[in-house]
Amino acid sequence: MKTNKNCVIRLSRYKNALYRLKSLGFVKIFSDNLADAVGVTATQVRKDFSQFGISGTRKGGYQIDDLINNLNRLLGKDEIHKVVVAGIGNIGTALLNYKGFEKESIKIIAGFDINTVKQNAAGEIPVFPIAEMENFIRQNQIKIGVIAVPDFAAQQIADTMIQAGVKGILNFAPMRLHGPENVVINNVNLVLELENTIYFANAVIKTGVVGQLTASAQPDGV
Amino acid sequence: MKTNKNCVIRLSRYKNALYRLKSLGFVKIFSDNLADAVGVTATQVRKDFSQFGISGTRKGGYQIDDLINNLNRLLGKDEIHKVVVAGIGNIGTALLNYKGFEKESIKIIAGFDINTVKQNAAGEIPVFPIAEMENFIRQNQIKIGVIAVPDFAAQQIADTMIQAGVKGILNFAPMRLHGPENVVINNVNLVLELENTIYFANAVIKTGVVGQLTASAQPDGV
DNA sequence: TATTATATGTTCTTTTTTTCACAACATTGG
DNA sequence: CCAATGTTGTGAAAAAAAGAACATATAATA
Ligand SMILES: NC(=O)c1ccc[n+]([C@@H]2O[C@H](COP(=O)([O-])OP(=O)(O)OC[C@H]3O[C@@H](n4cnc5c(N)ncnc54)[C@H](O)[C@@H]3O)[C@@H](O)[C@H]2O)c1
Ligand SMILES: NC(=O)c1ccc[n+]([C@@H]2O[C@H](COP(=O)([O-])OP(=O)(O)OC[C@H]3O[C@@H](n4cnc5c(N)ncnc54)[C@H](O)[C@@H]3O)[C@@H](O)[C@H]2O)c1
Repeated sequence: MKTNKNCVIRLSRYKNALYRLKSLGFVKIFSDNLADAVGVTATQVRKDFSQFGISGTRKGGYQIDDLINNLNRLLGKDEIHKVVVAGIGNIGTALLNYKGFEKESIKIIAGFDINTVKQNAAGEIPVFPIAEMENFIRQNQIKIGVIAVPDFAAQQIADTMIQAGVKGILNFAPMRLHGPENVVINNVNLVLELENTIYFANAVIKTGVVGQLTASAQPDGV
Repeated sequence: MKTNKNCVIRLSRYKNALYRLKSLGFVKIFSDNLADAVGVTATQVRKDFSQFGISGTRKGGYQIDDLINNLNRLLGKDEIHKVVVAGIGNIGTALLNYKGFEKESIKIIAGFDINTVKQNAAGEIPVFPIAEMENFIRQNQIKIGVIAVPDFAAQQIADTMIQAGVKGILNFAPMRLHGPENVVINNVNLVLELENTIYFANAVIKTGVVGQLTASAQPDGV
C-alpha cells in the first residue's frame, strides 16, 4: 500500500477533531460531519479510512471511540515516543516548556546544549552537555530527535543523532539537512511559513480574491 | 494564471538556496544544480520559473543575481513587511528574539500580551497591552499578524486582527481558525509536525524502506 | 419480519501535479 | 563562419490526488 504525506496529516487532523467532538458529547459521527470539522470532503474522509482499513457501519456512521483508537494505533500512539531536543535556546526552551505533547503520547525526555548555562541535570526535563547526547540516545534507544541549534551546527548534530540510531528528525534550522535514505527529516522553516503567509496575503490584497489560487494553494485550513 | 502553494514554497526554497550558492561564489547556475540543492527535478525548476515568467539563457543557465531579484520581486520582497505578534510567551518571545527575519524583509514591529509582566513599551521590539492591538494595526496598516496565544484565546485574537485589517495570519495555536474568504490563515501545528515525523520514522523502522511512501510522502526535503 | 431511509465503501471521472522528451537556440572552439 | 555542444522552454504523457456517483448494507421503524 502506498502512503502519502497529506493523507497522514489528515489522519492526525481527524484525530484532533474527534477529540474535540468527543469532548462536546458526541458518541458517533458521520463522514460529512467530520469532513466539515476538518475542512475536506466527505468522500475524502471515507477514502482515507478505507485506505487504512477503518470501517464504520453502513447506516450508523463511525463510533468516535473506535475511530480514535484506530487512528491512534495507526499513528503509533499505542506507545509513548521518547524525544530528545538539541539546542535549548528560544525554540528548544519553548518545546521543553510545552505541556501539549503529553496527551499525544510524546515525551521529551532530555535536552542537550553546548552552553553550560543552559545545562541543568536536575530540571524537570534535564538538559545535559551536548557531548553526552550520542550515548544518551544509544542507551535510551531514542528514535526521534529535534534540532534547534543554529544553522551552522545543525548538520553535525544531525549526523551525531543518526549515528546514534535516531530515525526521525524534526529540524528547525533553516537549511536542508542531509542524511541516509532510511532517516526521515522533517524541516519546519518558520521564516518560510511567514514568507508564504505574506505572499498569499498579498495575492489576496492585490486581487481581492482567493479564487485565483488553486484549492491546495490556500496555505492551510482557513 | 493559477498559483499553487507548493509552487510558491519552492520559489522560497530556490531563493534560499541561491543565497547560499551566491555566498559560495557562484555567479550563474543551471537548473539541475539548483534542483539538486533544493531536492527537486531540473524540469520542475524550469517549469516553475517558466510559470512565473522567469527565463534564463539557452546555454548559459541563469544569472544568480537576476534570479534572486526576480524571486524577491515575485515573493513581494521589494518592500518591508511589517508584522505584529499576539502572545509573547514561549513562541512569541522566540520570534521577537529571532534575527533571521530581517534579511527576508520581514520586520516584527510590535508584540501584544494580556499579561502586564510581558509588556514593555521601551523594548527593542515594544510589547503593548493586547487592548491596544486593534488600534495599532489600524494606524500602522499592518497586514500580517502572528498568533501565539493559548488556543482558547486564539479565535478572538484572530477576529480582532481581521477586524483591524489584517489579511494574513500565521497561527501557532493548535486549532482551526475561522475567518472570511479574503484572509489567509496559515496554521503551524508543531505537535502535528512531530507526530508526523514519528509516524514516518516508524514506517521506516518497521519496513526498513522509505520506498513504500510516495514521493510527496517524505515529510520534507531529506 | 418487511420496509425504508440513509451513510458507507468503492468504482469511475476529473483535476492537478510531475515527469518525459525534444525542438530551439546560445555559446564555444575551431 | 560553421559545427558541436549543452541548456533552456514547453507541449504531450504519465502519475497522483481528489471528487462524483451509486450500488449495497444496515439501523430504525412499523
Ligand atoms: N527563534 C525563532 O523564532 C526562529 C525562527 C526561525 C528559525 N529558527 C531557527 O531555529 C534554530 C534555533 O533557534 P533559536 O532561536 O532557538 O536559537 P538560539 O540561539 O536561541 O538557541 C540555540 C541554542 O543552541 C545552542 N547551541 C549552539 N551550538 C550548539 C551545538 N553545537 N550543540 C548543541 N547546542 C548548541 C546554543 O547554546 C543555544 O542555546 C536556529 O537554527 C534558528 O535559525 C528560529
Ligand atoms: N511552546 C511550544 O512548544 C508549542 C508547541 C505547540 C503549540 N504551541 C502553541 O503555541 C501557542 C503559544 O504557545 P506558548 O508556549 O508560547 O504559550 P505561552 O503560554 O508560553 O504564551 C502564551 C502567551 O499569551 C498570552 N495571552 C494569553 N491570553 C491572551 C490574550 N487573550 N491576549 C493576548 N495575550 C494573551 C499569555 O500572557 C502568554 O504570554 C499556544 O497556542 C500553544 O498551544 C506551542
